Amino acid sequence: MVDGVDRVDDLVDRRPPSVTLTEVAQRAGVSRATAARALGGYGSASAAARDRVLAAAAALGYRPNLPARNTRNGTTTTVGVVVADIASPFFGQSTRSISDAAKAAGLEIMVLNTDEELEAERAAVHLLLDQRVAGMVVAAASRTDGRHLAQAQAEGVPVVLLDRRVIGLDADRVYADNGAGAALAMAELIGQGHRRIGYVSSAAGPHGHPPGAPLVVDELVSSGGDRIRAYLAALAEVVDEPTRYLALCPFGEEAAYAATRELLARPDRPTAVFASDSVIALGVLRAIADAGFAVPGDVAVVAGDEPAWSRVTTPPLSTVTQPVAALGRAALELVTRRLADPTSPCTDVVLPTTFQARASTGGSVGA
Amino acid sequence: MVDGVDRVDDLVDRRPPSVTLTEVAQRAGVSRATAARALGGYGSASAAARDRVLAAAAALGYRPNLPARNTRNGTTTTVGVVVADIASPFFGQSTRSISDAAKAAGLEIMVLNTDEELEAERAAVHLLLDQRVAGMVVAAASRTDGRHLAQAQAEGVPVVLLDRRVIGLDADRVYADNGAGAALAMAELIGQGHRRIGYVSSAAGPHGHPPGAPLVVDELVSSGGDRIRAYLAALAEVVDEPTRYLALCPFGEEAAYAATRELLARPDRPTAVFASDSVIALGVLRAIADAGFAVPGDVAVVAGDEPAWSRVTTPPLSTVTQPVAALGRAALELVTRRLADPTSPCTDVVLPTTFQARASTGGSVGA
DNA sequence: CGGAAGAGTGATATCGATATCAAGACCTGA
DNA sequence: TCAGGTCTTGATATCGATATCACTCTTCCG
Repeated sequence: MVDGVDRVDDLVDRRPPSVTLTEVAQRAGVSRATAARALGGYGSASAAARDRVLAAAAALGYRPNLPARNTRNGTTTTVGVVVADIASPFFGQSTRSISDAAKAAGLEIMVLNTDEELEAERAAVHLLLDQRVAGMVVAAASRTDGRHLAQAQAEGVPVVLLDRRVIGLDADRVYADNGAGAALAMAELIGQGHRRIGYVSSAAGPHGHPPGAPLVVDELVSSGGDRIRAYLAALAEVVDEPTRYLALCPFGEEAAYAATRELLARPDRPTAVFASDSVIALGVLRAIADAGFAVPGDVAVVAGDEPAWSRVTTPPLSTVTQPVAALGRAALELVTRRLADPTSPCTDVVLPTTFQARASTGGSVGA
Repeated sequence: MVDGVDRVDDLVDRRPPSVTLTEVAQRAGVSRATAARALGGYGSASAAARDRVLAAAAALGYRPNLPARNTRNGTTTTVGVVVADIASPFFGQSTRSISDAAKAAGLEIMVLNTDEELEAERAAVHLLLDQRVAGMVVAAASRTDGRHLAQAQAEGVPVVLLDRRVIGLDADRVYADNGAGAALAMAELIGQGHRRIGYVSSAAGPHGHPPGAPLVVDELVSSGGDRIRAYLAALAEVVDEPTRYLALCPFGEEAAYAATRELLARPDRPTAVFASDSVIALGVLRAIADAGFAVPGDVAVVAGDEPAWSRVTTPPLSTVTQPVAALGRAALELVTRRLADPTSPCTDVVLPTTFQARASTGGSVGA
């Protein structure tokens, strides 16, 4: 009971015995060792023996018992994927592309959701270590606490950070240049004359940013922090108090809705809102509509990533687009690369973002 | 090489040795057997021995080697999830809720995508069997071929069908009453005076329905077939040729776009379109906009499931809503129930759907 | 024709956890 | 004090695949 998990094993009945290597060997009239060599392609076996073993395996429908192989090998062909929410567009798409790349490399993935909770992430990482995964791709929930990830590395398990960076953790990383993308979006808005530009983002964790607490951007998850820094830097050029419309809320669409309603209820409401990602954007768009404002006439909107539905809203949503499929592929590539060469120095893969102007930022202010 | 997968093991270096039960036993000054009993909570161990073992385990940071445990037990605590595309809203959300329910039950999930290809599904099921999963939840790609699923059952692995039924396969099933939901949506459209109602759906498989081939609704995946039957039945009441605007396309948004453009290019174009699911709806909505038509003025639109973005389109999208979270929960529940009692008769869990009227079906025809 | 090199093979140890079994320690009641 | 029982414990078999080692049998060359 050291892992604190109730035993489910009790529920499980014994399986009907499946075909084992021993049975294949018996049918082929050779020893287990010879059968193993014939099937495993190592050592040497005569053509005759090999044929008989392969025939016996095919006839019996032999399939190797993976847990047994993994026990012996000390590792598996599974890659763990730890993200906030598999049902969100960004993580859904990246997980899909990780999965595709994994399949191509002969690996499988095991997905675990954290809802941006550090405690859930720790549990997930430990579970994956217990499973003896070959490696893991993690969208770290905390920018500052990576001890569990360092432990994984110490146990020889490659850790690739996806979309996030963790201070003090020397790991391979893949992320999009969200700061640059946000800067482009801000340049567009500011160029159109917007000055009261809101920013709605989920702060790390499901509880959001404590009201009144001092804002330490460095404590936010890195992709969020990058966007916010770009936002604040751009605003600082043109207004005195850049943090005035910065709304940090808990994780999720509903919280974003509430935060946006609050922004819009102010007498000097923003004329534009930057939604850090597309889940946030859903809340932002609904809040604007419910408050009786029009996009972009009353409020322009930009989202920090690109959901599948960006072109079916009216007006279509301007977004910062990330090469999500490439991110996932690169993440898995870094895992296999590090498996092949565990000692090589860590690399950062930074993929470019672009600003996709659509009609939700379509006009100049007041137009 | 019997499994036809390249060995990735070659890439993997030996791990630094991790803490084993043997080491815990040594440190506690007891035998492996006693340590195992103390940690595993079976047999008996004196309080003193138990304390020393627990202390030793904690001090060394002992964590059980799951592959080894699984080898011995002949099963794992992993549930396989086989769906068309984890990045789509319906499967993304259901997988998420399966995952949550699994976590609560002390289980993990392994997700595999099929893109509705039967061959990919077979490979996925076999992989899961090799992994010795405790059970699997499958959105079967074929309504007629379930041999691989029957094999899983024969090996004692519970198979729960999600959103799909397979002819001749006696398995637990969870699905929403999509036929009833589609009927409600059709009633609404017909009540508004629509007669030329299009239906866009992906036919089973990534290659769609061969043009000119006779349509055998029974060969479509069951959830799609249920919707289509309801659509045809409703239309048959009011028009002579109900299949006239039935467009079956390959899997995916782009194919739906093309199919819809074709429908809209006809001289007697449809005045309403039923999109079988929300991925299809993305293509449908874009096609309507690109063809220069307005929703719902020129073309009314309904989607057969509910994406997160249904309320942010203009106009908001009318949908058939399914209790997706409940579907996922029920699926996992059926897995654990069958693990507990492998012989009980199979059950169907059919959850209700509702028609959520929004503005995309907002007016009567010609209004 | 002797001996070395090499191919082919079976026996066997290993991975780490699980679980049974038999033996020993201890206690109770007669 | 001894028989019968319970509690505790270590030794050991097991799961199935992997991989090494040593032995046998060829083969080939000097």
